[in-house]
Amino acid sequence: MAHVTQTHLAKHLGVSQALVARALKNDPAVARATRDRVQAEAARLGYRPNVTARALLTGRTGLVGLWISRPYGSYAARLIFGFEKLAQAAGVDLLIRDLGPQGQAEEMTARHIGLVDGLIVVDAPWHVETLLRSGASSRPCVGLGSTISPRADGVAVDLFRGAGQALKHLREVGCRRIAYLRPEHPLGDREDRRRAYVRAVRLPEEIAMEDATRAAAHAALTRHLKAHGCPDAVFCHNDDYALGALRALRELNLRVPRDVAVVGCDGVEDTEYLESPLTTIALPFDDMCRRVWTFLRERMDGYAGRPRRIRLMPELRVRGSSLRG
Amino acid sequence: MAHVTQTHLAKHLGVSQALVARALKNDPAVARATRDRVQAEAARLGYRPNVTARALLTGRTGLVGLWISRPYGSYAARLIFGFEKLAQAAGVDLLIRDLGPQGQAEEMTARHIGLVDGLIVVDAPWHVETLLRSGASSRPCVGLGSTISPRADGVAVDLFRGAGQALKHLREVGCRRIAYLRPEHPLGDREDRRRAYVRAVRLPEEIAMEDATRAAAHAALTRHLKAHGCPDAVFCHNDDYALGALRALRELNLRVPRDVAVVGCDGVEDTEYLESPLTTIALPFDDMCRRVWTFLRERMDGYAGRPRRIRLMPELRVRGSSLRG
DNA sequence: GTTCCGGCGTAAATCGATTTACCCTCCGGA
DNA sequence: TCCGGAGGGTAAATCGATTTACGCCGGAAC
Repeated sequence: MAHVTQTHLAKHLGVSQALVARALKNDPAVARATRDRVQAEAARLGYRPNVTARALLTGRTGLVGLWISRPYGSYAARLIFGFEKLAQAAGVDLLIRDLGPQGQAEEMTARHIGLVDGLIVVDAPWHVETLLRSGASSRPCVGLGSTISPRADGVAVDLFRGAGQALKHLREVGCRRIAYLRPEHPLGDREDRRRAYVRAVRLPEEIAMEDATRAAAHAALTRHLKAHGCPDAVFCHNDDYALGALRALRELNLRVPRDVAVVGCDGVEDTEYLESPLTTIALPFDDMCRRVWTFLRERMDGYAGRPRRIRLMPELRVRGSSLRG
Repeated sequence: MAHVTQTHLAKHLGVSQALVARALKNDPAVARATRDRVQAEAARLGYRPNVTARALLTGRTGLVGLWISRPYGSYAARLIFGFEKLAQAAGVDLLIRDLGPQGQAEEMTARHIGLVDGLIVVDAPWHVETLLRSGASSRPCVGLGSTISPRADGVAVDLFRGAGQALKHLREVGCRRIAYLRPEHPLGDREDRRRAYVRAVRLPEEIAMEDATRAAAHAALTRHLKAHGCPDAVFCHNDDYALGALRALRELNLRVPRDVAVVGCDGVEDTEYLESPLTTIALPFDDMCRRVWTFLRERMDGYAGRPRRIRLMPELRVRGSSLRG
């Protein structure tokens, strides 16, 4: 038998299927003896409720979508860590989905929106917009990132201010020539880090990577150093790229921070374990997750007010890679 | 209106709902003109198929479960990376789920088995057993890890041999006193790495961590070094812990590899970017993912033969952390 | 003119659990 | 004796898409 259903149980017990359904959910209108009999039989035959049938009727799947670019990166890992804990506590599960290029927003929405009770969209306000445009049937949706859609709940991290702090710090330790290491094709709106940074410092020296990997960061910086010599500091789009940058500098026998200071962004755990730990703009990951989750839960519980937004501040964490005494 | 259904479209167009259904799936029995009319209306009203209704009828959700401990760790990240690509190519999505303690296997199975078309279980053969025990209703399931259940398809990585290679290498570079840094409460069956190692080398010196984190590795090794002095080499349960170990050694002014060699396990990208890159037992991640996926796809396509197993070999990657020339 | 067939559609069953609207029986109170 | 009501069940609608089994109509063949 492929699957034990309530109907099977009902037949076995000689009662109606409706009674089985109610006994299984501990409906007090069912006599205790009957209830026990049904539940015993269910256990004996290995009955498992059919999740999709229930979902069809109730409209809830018990899944919360997490849409994020590169769910295997260290930035994503830190968020997955936070959300996973919250999801477990709430008894729901995360459906983690890699955001494709921007053009696929429409198709992704179509495929997934029916599967989740709520949605967290990281660094992709256009996805949120697509969702909202797709009509009233949308599930609750919360944005997270450096820029977020004003039309939905969202938690923003003020990277503009973070970049400003980093710059101030670099200036204070004597850096004048500061280069920005960034991906050529930005991922999601983390692109805005760059814009924020450039606005903050009016910095002419940019180093573009060809791909969004550490290896690409390593290659791009190596090339740049050979062509243009060494700046006083390298400001990296994220901590991952900073790792690539550090390697490039090391291979060219440039010393950090003596010859060049390095600053990253994110504050992922990895970079605390380097020989010279990385100065970085640390994001308040736990707080980010908690706020997002609260928004989402409230929406799923029926809150229907205006979009709410919160802006959180990152925190510059000065460590060895920029400390030139 | 909450949701546009086929019935709504049918009413609007003055045709039957069945016709709408067939027009939408491009059934050739529907006249071209009718089909276009239906599809145009669907687009206009923003119709989206209800995934749960389809799933109830067809029995497929388009989700593949990935059950893995600590889905935010670097080991998991590497697997997520591999599977995500395969899943995208196949047009399905990954439902990533953190494995709780072993005792929760039963409950997890109950909650999720109905949501996925297939399942990948990493380093947790008992989950596979629970699944199989739960009856014929189970979905196809493939194991991955250093030990796997013989009762289901599985891809094993021979960490026993890997540990042997690592040991041989350490001996060759002159290490005699070799300590093993391992978690106190093993995660899944990666515990078997330890057993494999101990069997391979009959090694008495073990350093137990209190938690499965880098910080715990750092703390445990620091304590051990202070109490028992420094071994010739530290063999780490995984690369993450190796990072913690390296930090501990550095803080005590022990030089790697001159004073002590360090070997990790996994071969995640992170450790290539250290000042002294880490010698490690590299797992063939891409191959692992591909094999698992093939098994799973074949099962989902109806293959019903006996369980198949593959054993893959890891590869010792010698780098700076153990090269004492 | 009748029969047959292909092209187009419709009606209705189905998936499995939830939920609403009832029905029957037994007991107490008037 | 009759009515009301509570306790314990049953029948049936429902969610939305898929699929099977037909039905209708017009033209071709005899």
